[in-house]
Amino acid sequence: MTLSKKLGEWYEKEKRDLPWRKSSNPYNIWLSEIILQQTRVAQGLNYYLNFIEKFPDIFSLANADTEEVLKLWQGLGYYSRARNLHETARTIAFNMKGIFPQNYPGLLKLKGIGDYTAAAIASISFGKPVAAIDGNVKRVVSRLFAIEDEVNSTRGKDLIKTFSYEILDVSNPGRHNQAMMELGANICLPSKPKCMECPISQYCLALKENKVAELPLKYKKASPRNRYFTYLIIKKGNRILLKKRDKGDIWEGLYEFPLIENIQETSPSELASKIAGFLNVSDSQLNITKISETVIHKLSHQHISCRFIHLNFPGDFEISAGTGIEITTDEFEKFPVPRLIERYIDNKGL
DNA sequence: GACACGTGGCT
DNA sequence: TAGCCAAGTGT
Repeated sequence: MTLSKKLGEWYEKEKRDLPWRKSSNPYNIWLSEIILQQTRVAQGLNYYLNFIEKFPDIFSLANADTEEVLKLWQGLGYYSRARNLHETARTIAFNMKGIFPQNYPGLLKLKGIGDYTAAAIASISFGKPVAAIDGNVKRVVSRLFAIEDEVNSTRGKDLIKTFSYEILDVSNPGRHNQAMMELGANICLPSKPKCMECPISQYCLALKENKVAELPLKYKKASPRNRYFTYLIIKKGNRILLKKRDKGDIWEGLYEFPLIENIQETSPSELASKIAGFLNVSDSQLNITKISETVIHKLSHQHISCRFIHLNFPGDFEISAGTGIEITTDEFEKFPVPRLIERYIDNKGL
């Protein structure tokens, strides 16, 4: 029996019952693939269900507001996925009559669909013989063939791709690709892989050479940089200020409170005069009601130390252009916000 | 081709 | 705990 046959039979028997596996409809597959990019099934599952419920097809998604899409995406991270999801929904709905491109190169042209996702949709929805190579597959293949090049090096990636196509089951590429990923997710784990339960262990060179624990090799990422945020929760009765984040930094398109960013940790007393300057009022006009403890928020590439400062609107202060928009506290929950802000408000209230 | 881009769970 | 990892893509 061949590797792909063993793998396929194992998959049929052991695969998890996941909602996007109930259909090969490209809309469902596409949506699930975008949600699951760099995201665990456990984390993305509810988002998928919420999206399918609110936007059951490409047209309902295309006709939504981007902000509505971002709100539903809130908390999932990598928000460009949501913006690109919406843009691509509109492209398909309005320029392609709601019909997905049915092959790899066609899919690859769409925003938010790269090598992996194009291959996943082409194989799962349309049966095209293309290898979908994600983090799981890289690990599985690097061990299967005992690849000594770093999997994030050019040569390593080349080898992974070559070997992936070598073992691709062209008679059922969709099943094969999902089986490879399922194996990586449940058996061929990063640490302490369950080689005893692996359906293709007999083909595994790393196991044979006792190298499973060392593979895959990988270059390390740079360590995150530190940032220091101070959010101003400026209240005027039941009204507060909110500001939309710009392009070119984290959380593009999400909302936040007016922000003062410092180069380094700054004490509350130093902050007071910065705030006064920011608001263009004198220190004595400031009516600070509360200063939060420092909240640490870790991103993959940034560590943010953040403080929230609550203050009442200085009496004669007028909002200058660019400071933000004024909303009522009731409206707050309708705006997409970063997890850092969502969590703080959930805990402390507005 | 290297780096930016979130969040949460696991070791 | 600090770092790694997760169904990657865009620039």
